[in-house]
Amino acid sequence: MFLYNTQTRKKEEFVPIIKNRLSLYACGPTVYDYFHIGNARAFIFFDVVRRYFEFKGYEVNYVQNITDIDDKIINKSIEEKVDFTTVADKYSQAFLDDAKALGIKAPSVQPRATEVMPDIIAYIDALVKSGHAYEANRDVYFDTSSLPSYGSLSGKKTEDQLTGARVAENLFKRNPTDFTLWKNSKPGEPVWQSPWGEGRPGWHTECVVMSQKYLGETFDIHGGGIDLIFPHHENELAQAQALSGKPLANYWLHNGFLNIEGEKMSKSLKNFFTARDILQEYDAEVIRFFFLSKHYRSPIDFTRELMEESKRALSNFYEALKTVDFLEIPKILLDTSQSTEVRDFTSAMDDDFNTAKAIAIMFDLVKQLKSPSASEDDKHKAAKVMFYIGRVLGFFQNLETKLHKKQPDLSDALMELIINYRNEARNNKDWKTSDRIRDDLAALSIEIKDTPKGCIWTQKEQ
RNA sequence: GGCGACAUAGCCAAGUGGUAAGGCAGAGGUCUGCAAAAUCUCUAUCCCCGGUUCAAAUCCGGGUGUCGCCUCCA
Repeated sequence: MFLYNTQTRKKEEFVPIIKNRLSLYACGPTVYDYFHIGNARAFIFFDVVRRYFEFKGYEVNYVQNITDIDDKIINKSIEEKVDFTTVADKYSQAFLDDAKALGIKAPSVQPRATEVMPDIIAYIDALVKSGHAYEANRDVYFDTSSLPSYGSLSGKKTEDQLTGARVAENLFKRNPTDFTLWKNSKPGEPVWQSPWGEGRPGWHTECVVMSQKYLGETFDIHGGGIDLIFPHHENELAQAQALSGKPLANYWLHNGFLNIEGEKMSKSLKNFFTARDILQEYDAEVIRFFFLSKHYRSPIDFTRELMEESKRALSNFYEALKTVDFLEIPKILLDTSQSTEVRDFTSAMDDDFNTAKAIAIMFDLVKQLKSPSASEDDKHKAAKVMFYIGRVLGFFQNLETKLHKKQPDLSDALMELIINYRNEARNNKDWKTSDRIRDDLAALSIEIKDTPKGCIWTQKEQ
């Protein structure tokens, strides 16, 4: 299995720290608002990563943080004149709800920054004591010049930052790339006691602390969106490297960005969509199909047209499954490991999660299922394989409800239809037909009565 | 100014040295009282120029174009 490692900018063979076990950390949300469709890409991708490793027989320990203390949360709480925990709680819950609605399997552990505050403070303290961090003006900064390898993940050299970069002026920093570990508090802000006075943590430390707490000093995979490479992941790595002298993760995976109609998504361009919005319009699996039809590292363009296409394409999966007794599919006993499609699927996914190719394999199976010349036995095999690999990508999660979708209650409309035909027959004095309709309905325990106001019908108890 | 990604048919998208997967849309055929559905078939030499090679979409060099990161961001 080969993964593209951001650290080395190469595909590398994946070797887990412990055989058949995967320690995976992917950055979760900062809960200051509903998460957007771009976040959804990352969450869905790492959900697939997790599912695929499980498919490969790994025991997966998947940790995803919830950052519930941050400037943006505080700003929102000031805006809305509520406590910051009100904001954090509201959007944490929204995150959990929306992730579930997207068909994302819950991570093994989902810690919150505020739950590990003593660990965060201890971590910063250790950095100060080791000489990698310094206190200035009641803030604590990480000293990037103390770590020669700083910049290795993003490939940025410190000098480059000085030229043309919009680095905020900060008189207390020793180097422009130094970042805040601990912020002294302004009046009215949430505070925690620390060796440096009352304050709150900076952005990056919570992730190092939470990942190492649950996964160990060095774990297998760390991931997130491509924009997190710098500064977030670089700064996480720096802290870990400074304290342990070891890499934080062996492989760094980053998914590409999402654009809207060719433009960057932003609130000012009014092309900002939350996952919640999109879920109103499209089924979770349509969204998933849309994302997985392109390689995770490529940028993806979100358009209505492509969503409609994805919808049509995905419906072919279900149409194909309808050619067999689909509810029996999960019960079919079959050694899928011998199937060519499963082999092809595995080699596609082993190659840095080539989900686009994996989907093409799904369509091969669609073709087999729809082939008039296929035997029932072949079809059942194809359906089983399709279900099996589809589940790894996160499809077919509610086969029963998807395929047995409840129709809107048509009885009223249908009865009106029938009664109209019967009235037509009665107008033509075609009593034979009209009586037959009445008798047939009676056989279904539906009683017809012709009244001066028209025909009424009732359903009799059986 | 620094760093990086990408450029394959109408659209989306695999393919990273051996002669262009797949999906959507479209066209034609079959089926059909009509419509729909279903089904079959068809549609590209890979941004441009030069080089390496028996062989390049795939490697190298040079262009052009698009996008992103460097500030909160998935």
